[in-house]
Amino acid sequence: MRFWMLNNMREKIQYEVILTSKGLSKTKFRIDLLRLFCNSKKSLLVDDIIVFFGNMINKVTVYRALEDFENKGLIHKVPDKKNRKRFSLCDFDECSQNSHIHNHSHFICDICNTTFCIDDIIPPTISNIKGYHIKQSSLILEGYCEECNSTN
Amino acid sequence: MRFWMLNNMREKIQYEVILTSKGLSKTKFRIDLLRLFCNSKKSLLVDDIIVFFGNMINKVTVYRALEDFENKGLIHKVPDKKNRKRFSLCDFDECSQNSHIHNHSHFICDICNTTFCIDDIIPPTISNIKGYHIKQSSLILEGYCEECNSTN
DNA sequence: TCCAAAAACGCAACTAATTTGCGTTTTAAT
DNA sequence: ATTAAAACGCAAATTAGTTGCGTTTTTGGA
Ligand SMILES: [Mn+2]
Ligand SMILES: [Mn+2]
Ligand SMILES: [Zn+2]
Ligand SMILES: [Zn+2]
Repeated sequence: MRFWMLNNMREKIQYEVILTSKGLSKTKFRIDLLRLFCNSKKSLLVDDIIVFFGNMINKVTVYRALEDFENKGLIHKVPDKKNRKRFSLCDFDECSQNSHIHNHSHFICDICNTTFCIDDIIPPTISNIKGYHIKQSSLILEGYCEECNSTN
Repeated sequence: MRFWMLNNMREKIQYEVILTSKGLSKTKFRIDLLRLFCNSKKSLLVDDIIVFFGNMINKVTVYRALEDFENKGLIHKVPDKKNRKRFSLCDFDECSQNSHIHNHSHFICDICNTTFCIDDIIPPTISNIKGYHIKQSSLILEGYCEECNSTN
């Protein structure tokens, strides 16, 4: 279950509680950043965040917050066509300080490059081959997103 | 002429034929680069190539060769943990000037970051969802490669 | 073989993305 | 209130990739 679903279910979720439970300080920016992720279906580029907060926040602070959020299991990297850093919220139950488990797929739009998690398509489990040890499989779907599909 | 020279020459001609058939000029560097890809099971970073050729070649030339090779359907981008450009040979029959078709998976080692194509694991075909149009699916496997698995 | 056009190349400068160092401010815990 | 840890801002550095342009090599035809 993702944070935004939790947020939907209980009327008011304290972002502060989540930050605290992950061992992160409750600064104004980090609370707002967590809220931004919770309210965004799409994954976020560093630049999306910088644009959102305007000149209120330094880019270095953004990079460091993302790094901390990722380390604490709050967000995870999402594949990006142009090799830039891009993140989405983790599943509340699945990820923590030292274990990220992502059992869902990612969609990338060929046209607008929008990316988001698709929770209900589970990547196939691949059994180990030869001498390898496969720990995780992930599935990337590419094509036209809803918006681009309807206008092309 | 010794056999091994004949052999070398035939091998070289083979690469030249491929370059010509793709509409690429047969320069010493591009022949050697194609050979490097053909002899490498692992996918190659720009930096792997620059290290291999040492100061014999300019990095701009490497970037442009990779771009041309990709456009002509000779190589394809491979996902990289650190978001760098990384390539592997395409299947000669499948890819060409304006169509890349990659019906295989990619393995990424969690420890050494080595990446390579796994031809015999075919990504599942995902039917379209909702308003989306899914054109392609790709599967990424992560874990320990043969080498890292045996020493950890 | 000779020639012109196209492709490839090298160099320098440039842009974009991300990281590091360090001193200051804010937050957390007592 | 005190103090340590975490977060922050600014400047500078680093890394990765790109662009412009003049020169060289390759190609394909005369
Ligand atoms: Mn995801
Ligand atoms: Mn591949
Ligand atoms: Zn789109
Ligand atoms: Zn490995």
